[in-house]
Amino acid sequence: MKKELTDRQKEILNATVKLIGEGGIQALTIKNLSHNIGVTESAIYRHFMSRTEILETLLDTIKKNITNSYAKRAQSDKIAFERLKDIVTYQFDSFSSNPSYAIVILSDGLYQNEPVLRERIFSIMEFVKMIFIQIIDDGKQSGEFRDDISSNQLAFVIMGSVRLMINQWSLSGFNFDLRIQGAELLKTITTLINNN
Amino acid sequence: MKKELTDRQKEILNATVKLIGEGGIQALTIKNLSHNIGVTESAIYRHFMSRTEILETLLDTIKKNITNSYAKRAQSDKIAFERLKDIVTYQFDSFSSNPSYAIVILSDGLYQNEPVLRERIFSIMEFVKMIFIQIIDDGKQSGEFRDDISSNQLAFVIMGSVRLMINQWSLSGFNFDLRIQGAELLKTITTLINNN
Amino acid sequence: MKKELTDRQKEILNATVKLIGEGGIQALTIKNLSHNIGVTESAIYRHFMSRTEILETLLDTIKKNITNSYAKRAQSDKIAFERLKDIVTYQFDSFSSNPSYAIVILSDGLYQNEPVLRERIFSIMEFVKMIFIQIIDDGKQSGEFRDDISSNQLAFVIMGSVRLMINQWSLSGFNFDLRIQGAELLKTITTLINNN
Amino acid sequence: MKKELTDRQKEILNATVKLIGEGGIQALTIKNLSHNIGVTESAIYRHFMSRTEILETLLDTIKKNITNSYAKRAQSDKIAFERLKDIVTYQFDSFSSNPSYAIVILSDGLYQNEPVLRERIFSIMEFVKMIFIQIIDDGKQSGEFRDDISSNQLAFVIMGSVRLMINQWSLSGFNFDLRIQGAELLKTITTLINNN
DNA sequence: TATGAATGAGAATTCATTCAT
DNA sequence: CATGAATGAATTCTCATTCAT
Repeated sequence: MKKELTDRQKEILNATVKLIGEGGIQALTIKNLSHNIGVTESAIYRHFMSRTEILETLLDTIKKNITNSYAKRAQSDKIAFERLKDIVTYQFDSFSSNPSYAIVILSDGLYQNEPVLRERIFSIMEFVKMIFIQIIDDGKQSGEFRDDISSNQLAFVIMGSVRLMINQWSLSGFNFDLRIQGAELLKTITTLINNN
Repeated sequence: MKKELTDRQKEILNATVKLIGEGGIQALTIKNLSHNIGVTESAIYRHFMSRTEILETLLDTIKKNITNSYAKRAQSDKIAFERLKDIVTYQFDSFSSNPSYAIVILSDGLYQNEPVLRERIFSIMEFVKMIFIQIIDDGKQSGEFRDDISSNQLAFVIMGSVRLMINQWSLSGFNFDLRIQGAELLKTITTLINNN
Repeated sequence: MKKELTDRQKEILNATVKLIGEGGIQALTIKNLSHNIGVTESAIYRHFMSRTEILETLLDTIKKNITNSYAKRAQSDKIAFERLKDIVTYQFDSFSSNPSYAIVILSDGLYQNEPVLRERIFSIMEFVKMIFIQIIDDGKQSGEFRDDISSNQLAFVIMGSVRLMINQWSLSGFNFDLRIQGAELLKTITTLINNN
Repeated sequence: MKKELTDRQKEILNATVKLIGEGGIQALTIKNLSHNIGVTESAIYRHFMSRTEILETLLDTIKKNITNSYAKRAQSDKIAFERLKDIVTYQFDSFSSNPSYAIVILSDGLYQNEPVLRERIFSIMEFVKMIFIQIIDDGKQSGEFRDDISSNQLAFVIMGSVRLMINQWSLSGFNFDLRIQGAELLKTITTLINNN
């Protein structure tokens, strides 16, 4: 389904990431994109069928990254508590290095008229949720995590607060250290979820 | 500072809310607006100086609503626990009746180029946070809430999960009952924050 | 033909002059005008039939001023040489105190589509030319001025250089002293036109 | 710095000149321009970034023309008197064949809000002045021109009267022969400037 | 006299996209 | 693969003017 990306496609995707990082999704115009790469606008259409397809592919890339990285951390043989910490920490690290990814993921409101994109975002969030639920389930069984709240709900609270943190970081123009604030939030989360 | 709105302005604001509810902020064009009201585009400019001013005024209206409603609930003489419940419940009720408000508030990413609007959103969020912190502080003193996490962090977790709930509801096209899901989330939140 | 102006009309004309002085003829919009006076836009139309009529009336006012002032100075019983000096000096003095008049007079290019205005400007220039010619004729007869160039041509040269001076002053944003530069130009003119 | 113009750009510039010639600068709208060429409005923007850039380029073209033509005539090895005659004659000839150039140059008042354009006009006028001053200086040294008035002032008088002539021609709707009237003015100028 | 509301005609741009070469 | 040219649909906003009250 997901074809291999050509070099040019990767180049376009990189420029996409750069542009979004600098000026939000609104800065992602075919014109900006082509100028950034040094080709004409029509050249872009040799490599992607439409602007939407570019975002689609970008979201697929992000999804693949997330899928791999999260799954790896989720499946390590550390205790659930450590795995949770690893993943949340990774989330902050990862967005910290790729602010554009944060923007793309957070801009869901913008995809209102583009079901293809909305579905992508949705699927990413579903995946992340599933990962969290798994870990939480494990942690409950091992007695690490509290048992009085459904894993689904706990996952929801975690994702919501992580997301808000990233959101505020993005709104602030990325001008605080996401990893530091994120670490603090992580402490809060683990305290909340701990069994006693 | 905030002048009384004329009837026409209210009408425009209503149409704004309607349009955003139907098609997102991107659907809020002067043309759509004027057609919706049944006047010409230029007529709009007799009542608002610019499209941005319309959104600005809408955000001001929302802020006034929120300020009043939240403050009232925060200052009641119920115990902190009840006040927290009241406010969160009110949040879900309120967005449930005004889906557009959710969209407007959640679309912060869209205001990247419009500092006036971003500032509005920011100020609303600051206010809400302050309200939560107050209540949590009270609840800590009365022994209702746990004391091992800073009020700031707790407020953050609450806001994050509430926000995510609203976000998902919006993304779903408003096709689940926000009040029901919200009530469940509220239960989770209170369980998490309870002392013991 | 020229009716007496009402107080309101004078007020509008004053605002017109002010606006043009500040931002050129393009700043003369009915909106600016009405805001400046403190009435609504439609109120303007109680006093003038159209924007063009305002400019028309302004030009008439200017013309009346010029007619009176120049005629008075032209008909004094000083020698031609002195009368010429008086008038040119008066021109610079007068525009110096009313920069807007300079703008209105110099903006002839803008009236391309408004014959009524063009005609006004034309008639003012004709009048001024006539005055100059008269004085020059007198000066020739009295032997003050050179006789080898037609009065018409001399008038033309004088008017052209005076006009260019005013033009440069206007373009500079009125930031040099028109009277000083004008005095110097006047010296040049009199030297050129003198007999011997 | 000045790039070569493409054919389309030249075509647009020609249409610009034509439109201005017919209806003044106000007739220069993107719509008129595109209709005149037979393309859509947006097509214009592939060749020029903005309406201002079109005028800017036109002024640059005019400047280049003037620079070359005047410089060539100024540097010939004729006597100063002849060179002066050549240049003034050329001015009238040149505007006579390109009435729009006259309009563009004379419309300085219109560029109040566009510093880029004003600067262009200014620089052209400075150049012309410099040329005149050089010739006049030469003519003074050779004893051809009068020595009792500064070259700067003489240049000013010449430019002012030439400019007024062109202005009146433009205002008249180009309905007299600029070359004939210009020739007469030139005679006046030379008589005025001659040594004795 | 004045207001408030509205109009209609434009104006300059922007953007994703198409197509012949 | 890439370019250059063009399109058409939008978009925000401006301006002089009209008209009922």
